[in-house]
Amino acid sequence: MQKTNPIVKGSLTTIVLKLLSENKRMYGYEITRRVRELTNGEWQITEGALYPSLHKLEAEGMLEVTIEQMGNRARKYYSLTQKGSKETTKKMAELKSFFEQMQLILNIPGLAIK
Amino acid sequence: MQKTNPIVKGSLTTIVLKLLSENKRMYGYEITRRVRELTNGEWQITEGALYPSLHKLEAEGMLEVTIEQMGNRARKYYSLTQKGSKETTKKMAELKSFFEQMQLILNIPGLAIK
DNA sequence: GATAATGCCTAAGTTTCTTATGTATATTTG
DNA sequence: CAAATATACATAAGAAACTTAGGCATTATC
Repeated sequence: MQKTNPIVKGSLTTIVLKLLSENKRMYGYEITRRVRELTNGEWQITEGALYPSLHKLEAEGMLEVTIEQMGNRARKYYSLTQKGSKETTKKMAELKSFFEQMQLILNIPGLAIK
Repeated sequence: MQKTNPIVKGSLTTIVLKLLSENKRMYGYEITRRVRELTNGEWQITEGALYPSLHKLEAEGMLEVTIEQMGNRARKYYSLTQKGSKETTKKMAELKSFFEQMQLILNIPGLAIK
């Protein structure tokens, strides 16, 4: 991810899974655009991080791929498997827990977690 | 950090700086206990992560050290320099921004940032 | 007297990024 | 219509921040 924040490490997987849980299927380039759009241009996922991440999730059985030919250009659409769906739930819970623990330690003003 | 959450990577520095900004001076072992206490035992900073992190912050001029002899045992007390104090403010702002961007992407229920 | 707690440390290995490329096609713009 | 930008995939080298696994010494507790 650019606009680098060392804090960010490890959150890319969660982002990918969550976006796929909301969209049925997405291709890599689309994910990079979606993140840029959702963060109003503040974050830009690098392809050097994203593609290896997608390949790893696929190898782990979290994602399945269908290749689609758009004219002469190929797209690789990714979608969640059942295992990937469970993992998404788990990752989201972990992230919320991370936020909670961080808030206990740091007491960030303006942040509320219930 | 144990209870490993890959997300956590990069947040240790911020935690150390923030705790020191609230305590004037702390020693390494004390920091590990404080984090455990604040998170009700959920997080346990590993010494293999903490000590190198403290050394790095010292080398960067963020922290200064005074060694104190407690009987036969030595403690290394760390405290923020002026530079470290500025860095703390910066890191905390970055962390809040990270939370905000993550919330834009993930929309975690129960989380509010103003 | 043994075990756990206190207190410091380092080194090897892993994971997850960034940065820098590479390849190719499609679209927009001057 | 040529050049630049956008779309779309990919990999490889290196950096950063961890985990795991040790090591050493002192003090308190059972």
